[in-house]
Amino acid sequence: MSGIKDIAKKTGLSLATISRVLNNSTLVSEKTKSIVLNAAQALDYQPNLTAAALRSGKSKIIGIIVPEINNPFFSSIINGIEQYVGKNGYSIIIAQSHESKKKERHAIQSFVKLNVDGILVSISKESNDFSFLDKLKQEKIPIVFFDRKPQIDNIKEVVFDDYYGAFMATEHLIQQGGNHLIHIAGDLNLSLYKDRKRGFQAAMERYQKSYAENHVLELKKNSAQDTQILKDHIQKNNVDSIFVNGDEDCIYVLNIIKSLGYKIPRDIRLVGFGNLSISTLVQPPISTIDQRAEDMGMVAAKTILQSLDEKQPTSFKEVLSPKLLIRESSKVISS
Amino acid sequence: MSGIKDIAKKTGLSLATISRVLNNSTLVSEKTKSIVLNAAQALDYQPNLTAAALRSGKSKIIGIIVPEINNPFFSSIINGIEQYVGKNGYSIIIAQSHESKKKERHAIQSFVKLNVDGILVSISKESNDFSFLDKLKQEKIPIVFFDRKPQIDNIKEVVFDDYYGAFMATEHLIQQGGNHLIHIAGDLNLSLYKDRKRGFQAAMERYQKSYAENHVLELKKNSAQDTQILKDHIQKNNVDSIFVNGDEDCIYVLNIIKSLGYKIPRDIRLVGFGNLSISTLVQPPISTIDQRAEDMGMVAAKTILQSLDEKQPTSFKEVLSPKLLIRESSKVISS
DNA sequence: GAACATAATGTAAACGTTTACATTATATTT
DNA sequence: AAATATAATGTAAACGTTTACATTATGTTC
Repeated sequence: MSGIKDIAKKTGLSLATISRVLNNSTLVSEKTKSIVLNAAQALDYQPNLTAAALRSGKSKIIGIIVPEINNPFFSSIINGIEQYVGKNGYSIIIAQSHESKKKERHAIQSFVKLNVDGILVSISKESNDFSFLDKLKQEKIPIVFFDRKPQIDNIKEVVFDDYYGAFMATEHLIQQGGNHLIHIAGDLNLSLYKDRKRGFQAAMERYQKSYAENHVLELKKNSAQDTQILKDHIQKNNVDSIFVNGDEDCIYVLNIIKSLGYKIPRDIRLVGFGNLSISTLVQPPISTIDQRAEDMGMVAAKTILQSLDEKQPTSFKEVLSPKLLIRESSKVISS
Repeated sequence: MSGIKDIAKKTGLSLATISRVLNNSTLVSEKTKSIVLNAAQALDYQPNLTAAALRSGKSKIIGIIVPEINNPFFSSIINGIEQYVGKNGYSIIIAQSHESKKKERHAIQSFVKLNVDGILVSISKESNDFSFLDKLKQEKIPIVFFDRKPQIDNIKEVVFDDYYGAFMATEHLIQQGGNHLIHIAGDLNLSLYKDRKRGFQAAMERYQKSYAENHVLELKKNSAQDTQILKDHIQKNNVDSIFVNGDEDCIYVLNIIKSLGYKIPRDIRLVGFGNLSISTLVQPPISTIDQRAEDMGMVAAKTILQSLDEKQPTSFKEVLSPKLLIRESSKVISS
């Protein structure tokens, strides 16, 4: 493990020159450049990023906060982020909020202490206080929200078009002949689940299907009571199509429907959300909305890297558009 | 954002004393301790971990390398690691090898440059050259392998008892009345899949079931040819029990079996491996071996933290024992 | 070839801590 | 109360880079 000093010693050049070569400054001749690089190679030079970070104020680290890392949606986003920032010489450091705003704040604190150059965050369900934004602005640490974001202005966000995704899913179910649709909603504290619900409602109205609040069910998994409510609702109202807020819940619903003796897609059609890998593993494979998690990660990464050399913070919004994947669970069988 | 200097200025004490208080050294009086802590609070002191890392050589960061972050097994392990090290004031930094030994080496290099205090790694399928261990020893950076490890001596490892897990699974299938068992193997380049295969074989022999190499199938998913081989084998040999190397593959097999018209568990019984959350989402829920991923993460984390203040590197091995989870897919129906 | 511009290199301070060593204050022993 | 031990604090260097500023070498213009 040799440092910049060793190279200086070996080449007889000054520390400044070595540093300039290693950071490919233009203020250096081609000749010395190659001398230095050769020496660096020969000595197996390993830069000490900590020292560089201390002096320059740039750590080359991007901090990421997600609710849960073992949620395939988030881990795919992280995948996308890592891919993009890795190419640009940055490392990522990950923290989980576990849906707790306390842990979220704590993670941000840690990131500041570690001198991260930027922060990417998908907020927890609990989050309602965003005063940390002021602090980050003070410290000049840019922050980009992805997927889950606070409902405030002047932020940078890359989100998914949940509204339109839900609209497409619902529209598709209607076009397959659906007349009695319901929507299984997610946690309505999060704006994105609200958007999905709105998209459902909009499609219902667009196609003149009667819409009432009881066409939307919030269901707590593993709650026998909620399960019963769902079963009753399906049977009493001749439900023929269900749009579910997420693939996991969708599989849960799928199993309930099967247990009632209905055939999918013959009797009831189903569309999920998220395109998790499990969605193709069940029988029948479920139609779903692809959220392009990796793309989201890459866009978020690109956005944060661009923000790094911004003098004045600007706001930014990118909305990724949904893709409907039609699989067995919603295909009306052509007799 | 105030630093140690600001506290010194405010309290009139020297930098050394402040630092001592903040690192709870014993060499400081209770009185000054409280003075300093109050001042720190009042000034909203935020330690600069980069500076501390540079001077002390301790970054308070643990590097983790996994093949894929969006593999639920690994993300659960990471969960366990983060939980444990987080409690001890450490952060984690994550890199993915994507099963490439080149990326793996690159990640290790990055970690060294970032001055991580320790490294946790689950090696890629490609890995065969472990010369980086010498370098790390030189740099005095401890390394702990989890789940996937090189087959060499004098390392620290926390692994799972794949052999016994496979044995238990197979034994269970036999006890449920299985006579014609097969095993769908994973990538036999990895020792853990070899161990699972060995466990299967051992159980077969232990219970005097005829065992031949063609009772083990390596199947590439999405290969029509392999799928056909599997189908043929099941039908020709009256297979009644299948032990599959992992839950995902198991669901794949489950769907094939269903498509052949067999009933599970009536005609064929199935056990997977890994206890992924999807294993309970399919119909019927599949029996599986729980790998206690979070535990593994915690043990690995504990091991690496303990290694930090070791003068001489020692070797270490912890083997986590399997838990058999019996679900529908392997329950013989009591007539 | 003098005068100037520009390119290339060098010097030394700085980043914010920790820590070896030195000093001073306090407690204990005689 | 002097002598000694111990506890508490201070001084200043160090960690390995980057970078503002200074200097020297090279090229260009007349």
